[in-house]
Amino acid sequence: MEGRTKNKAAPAEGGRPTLKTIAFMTGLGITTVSRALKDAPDIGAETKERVRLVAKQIGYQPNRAGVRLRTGKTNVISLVLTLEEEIMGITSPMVIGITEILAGTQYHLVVTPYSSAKDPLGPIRYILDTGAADGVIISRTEPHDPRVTLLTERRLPFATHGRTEMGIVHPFHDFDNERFAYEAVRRLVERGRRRLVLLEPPPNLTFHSHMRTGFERGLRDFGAESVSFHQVNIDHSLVAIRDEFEKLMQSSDAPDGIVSGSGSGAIALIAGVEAAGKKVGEHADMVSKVPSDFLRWLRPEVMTMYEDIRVAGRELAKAVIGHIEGRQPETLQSLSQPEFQPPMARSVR
Amino acid sequence: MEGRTKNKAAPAEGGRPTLKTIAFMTGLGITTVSRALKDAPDIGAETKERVRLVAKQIGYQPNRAGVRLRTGKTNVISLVLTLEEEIMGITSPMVIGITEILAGTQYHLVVTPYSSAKDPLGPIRYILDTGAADGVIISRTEPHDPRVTLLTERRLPFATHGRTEMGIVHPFHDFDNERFAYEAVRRLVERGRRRLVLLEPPPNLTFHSHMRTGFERGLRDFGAESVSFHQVNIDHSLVAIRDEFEKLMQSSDAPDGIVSGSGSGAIALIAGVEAAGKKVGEHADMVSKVPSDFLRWLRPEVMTMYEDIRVAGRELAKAVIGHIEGRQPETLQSLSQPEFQPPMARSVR
DNA sequence: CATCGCTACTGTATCGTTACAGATTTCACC
DNA sequence: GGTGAAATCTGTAACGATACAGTAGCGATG
Repeated sequence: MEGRTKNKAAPAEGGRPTLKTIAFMTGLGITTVSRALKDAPDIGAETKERVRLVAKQIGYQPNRAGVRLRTGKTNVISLVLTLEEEIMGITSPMVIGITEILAGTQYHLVVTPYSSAKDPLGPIRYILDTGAADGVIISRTEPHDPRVTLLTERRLPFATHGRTEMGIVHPFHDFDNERFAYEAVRRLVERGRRRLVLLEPPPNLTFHSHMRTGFERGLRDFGAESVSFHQVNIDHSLVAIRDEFEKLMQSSDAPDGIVSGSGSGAIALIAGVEAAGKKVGEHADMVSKVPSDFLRWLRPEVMTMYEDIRVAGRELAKAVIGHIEGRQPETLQSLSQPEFQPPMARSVR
Repeated sequence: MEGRTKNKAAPAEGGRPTLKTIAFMTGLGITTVSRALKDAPDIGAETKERVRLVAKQIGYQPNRAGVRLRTGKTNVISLVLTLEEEIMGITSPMVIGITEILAGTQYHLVVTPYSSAKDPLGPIRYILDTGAADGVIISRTEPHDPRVTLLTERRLPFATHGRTEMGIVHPFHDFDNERFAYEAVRRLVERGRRRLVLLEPPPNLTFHSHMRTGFERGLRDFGAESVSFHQVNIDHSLVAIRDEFEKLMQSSDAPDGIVSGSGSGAIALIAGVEAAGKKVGEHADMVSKVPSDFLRWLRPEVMTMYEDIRVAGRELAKAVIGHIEGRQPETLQSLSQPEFQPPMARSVR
């Protein structure tokens, strides 16, 4: 029997390979194997080669719990979302987009929900307190967002879907809602519409003011006037939106051009128009932001601008990872432009 | 200075509390604290009380990496999905539903995607090999699903969205697609339709045959005939579906009743009908399964049966957890019934 | 009074990894 | 041929938790 030191004892048979397995197979120490796999400078080139070869052969994959316990690195990105996500789920393409990027990395995606809008800081605190993730993605961003403050203070990398206005430079991805509304107005005016209404985002979210600004700039630049409609916003139920809009369309103040800040909102607006006995495309034209092309199929008379949520997911994932890797936040910001969708061809063969 | 044994050394100041912190504060041993928190029988009642109190006060939460490393328990449920999920994302409500249940437990939800349909076993193997999760939820279930075989063999708890036909008893949640198609036929026949067509799921998925069976049973029971339409299924692009359906509607073989196995498919079918110069509700009636109520808003002439994906998510989460906890698989199976949605009232005030 | 059994508690080893502080060999240089 | 530095490799301890094998104290028992 050879007198082996204890680190060189044969590893357990059945289980998955660990550093110990490779150490045993190569005759090296566990430390050496660990350092070889990290390409440390104090390990010989040939040794590295051997270790890498064996590791690959036996399909070694570092034990996440071991790494996490020792280093604190979780290799987890947490997507924080409210349980009350929009009816026309943007969550789906968002998740897909994020995972597309993470697939090429060691990161896993954990979805962390919070039940009501009353405690947006809950999940953030949980993640900070338990060290549950290396990075966080948040949505429904507000101009003065306490989550951003907290994450920045505690130095946990993150990226926001939407911008803030607090003077904190942080990674984000956003859709250019100002541009969207501006272009929407342009198109309505081009069609001869002059009395325009906006179904806006809820006032607490940052893109509320972006969209309003674009809308109003459009009114000025293209020469149109605004019809007030603040009773409901895109967060309200479709029924509420329809009912309010029906009233508006029946009043003497009825608009002839409609800009909808969300695809599902547009559906309710259309219903409101029709409940008032009018027709979109005839008594009024409509432009809507949409996350899919449903509306285009079902209501080709509505002009749509596409917001690609899947791309947003990809950008956000890249941004958090960049932040984790220490890149400068200002280089991790992106804005995507609305894509005007041409009317659906009657037969695209 | 008291001569303390080394386990009683004061824990690090700043960090989060560990068992050591509680041990130090109570004057007990780490082991005792651990066992007290697990309500082990060999710990005194008063001691347990004290430990629990202190733990609560300082907000102790077990370190997941520590537990995972020592016990192998990950406290993770993995949702495995294809990157090519349906256009009308069912992923979104599914994720929400799952997290609703997990919120009350120690489990986290990790989303594990696989890029192409060519390697459905990839993510399963990954989870098995790396011990990445305590349980798995899979969708797009096939009658002979290799993922189910593998997971069963390797004894990893799981639940499937959809059933299998392999004689393996396992947890699942499914929508009663047979019943849906049967009821759909009933309603079409009630409206005087006799030549019916089905836009079916892809043949490899289990619910293909369920839906077909229900459809055919309906034809027999209610007295109608089938119009063949197998060129496309709900997995095809909307454009492909529309184009094929347009041809069918223009042919002499045109159906007068349409059953759509998916909400997005229905959209393409409607477009096909209209491209052929006909109208739903006039030349043909349509019943569609839907995961939201869009279609009802935009095309009230289509009859819809609602499949509540959020509930499916909840059921699946409960089922995996049940399986993990060792309950019998046969008690973890559920089938949800189609909900016929009454036509949208013109004004629900 | 020695022994037994019971209750209540505790130390040690371990999961897989990495930081850190050596240890060994080789070789250039004076 | 002694010295030192460079190159390469290695053992130990620790992260936080738990399984396991104890130990201490105490009253009951023969």
